Amino acid sequence: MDIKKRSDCPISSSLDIWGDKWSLLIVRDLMFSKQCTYGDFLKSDEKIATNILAARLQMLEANGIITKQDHPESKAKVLYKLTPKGIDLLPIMIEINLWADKYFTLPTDRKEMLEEVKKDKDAFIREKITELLG
Amino acid sequence: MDIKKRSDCPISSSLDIWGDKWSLLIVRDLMFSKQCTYGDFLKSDEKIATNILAARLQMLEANGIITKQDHPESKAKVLYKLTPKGIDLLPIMIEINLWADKYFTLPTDRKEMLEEVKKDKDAFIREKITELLG
DNA sequence: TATTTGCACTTGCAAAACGCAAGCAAATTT
DNA sequence: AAATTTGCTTGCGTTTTGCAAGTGCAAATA
Repeated sequence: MDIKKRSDCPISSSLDIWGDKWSLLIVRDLMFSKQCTYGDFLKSDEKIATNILAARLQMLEANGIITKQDHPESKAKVLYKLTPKGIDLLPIMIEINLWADKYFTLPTDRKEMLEEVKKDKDAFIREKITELLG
Repeated sequence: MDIKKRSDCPISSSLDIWGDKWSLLIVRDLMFSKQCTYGDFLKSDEKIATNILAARLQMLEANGIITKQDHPESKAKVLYKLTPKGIDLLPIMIEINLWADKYFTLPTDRKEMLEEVKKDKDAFIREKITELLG
């Protein structure tokens, strides 16, 4: 579970943490939903395996990207949220969306969000960060 | 070698192509050097294995991120370059650098580059894209 | 109170990906 | 002609992934 840094390069160090096929999808879910239970992640379209999900959640928590919280209504549930460090991944997420918008066909709801982003990227980021922190 | 799209989500589709520990490091090398030979990639600090490098280069070429070219001075060498689609990954790359700058200690040369980015991000991107295209 | 359901994981195992070392053919250098 | 460089490929052991099933605890239901 401990990360081995391959080099001092910031790109490399970042990928050491979340450079796999699943981590950023977990972050994505938390940016759209603000908070998710274990089961919520499993409902996503990509159908992550339960053992991989558990491993990734542990990894992301160990690296300060997400935190666990007690669910206010049930002791059986756990709430996962982004930390400020995780929330700071938003600009990366947005740029990925913009890149994909140029080279793939996006679902309509995502296209609508991107229209807002294109109008005023900085404002969109500021607002979203406030929303996620609050 | 063919990619299976896990969902219609743009983040997911992007990660299907370059969402692994190595692909963006290859793109990074090409953004810093504009063009690289197979051997150049092997020289990078992260020490990618030769079979993995070959597989990734093939994958990135199949997905239109990079192209092969004859080396002007030697038939034994091959030049790899970014396509426009690959060059468009620059904003993502920059945001990763900025995120890492906040949470890691960067090497000094990278810090200098980021100073320029922080002064005027859009200008930096425009200039870099022109440089890579030309 | 007993039982079933829901939720958050864990475990077992086969399949795929990775990583190291060695090998190989064509081009270049000596 | 021989040795070296370059861009890969191949074998093979190790690690990671993915699927299915199982476990333990909380909560709802009977």
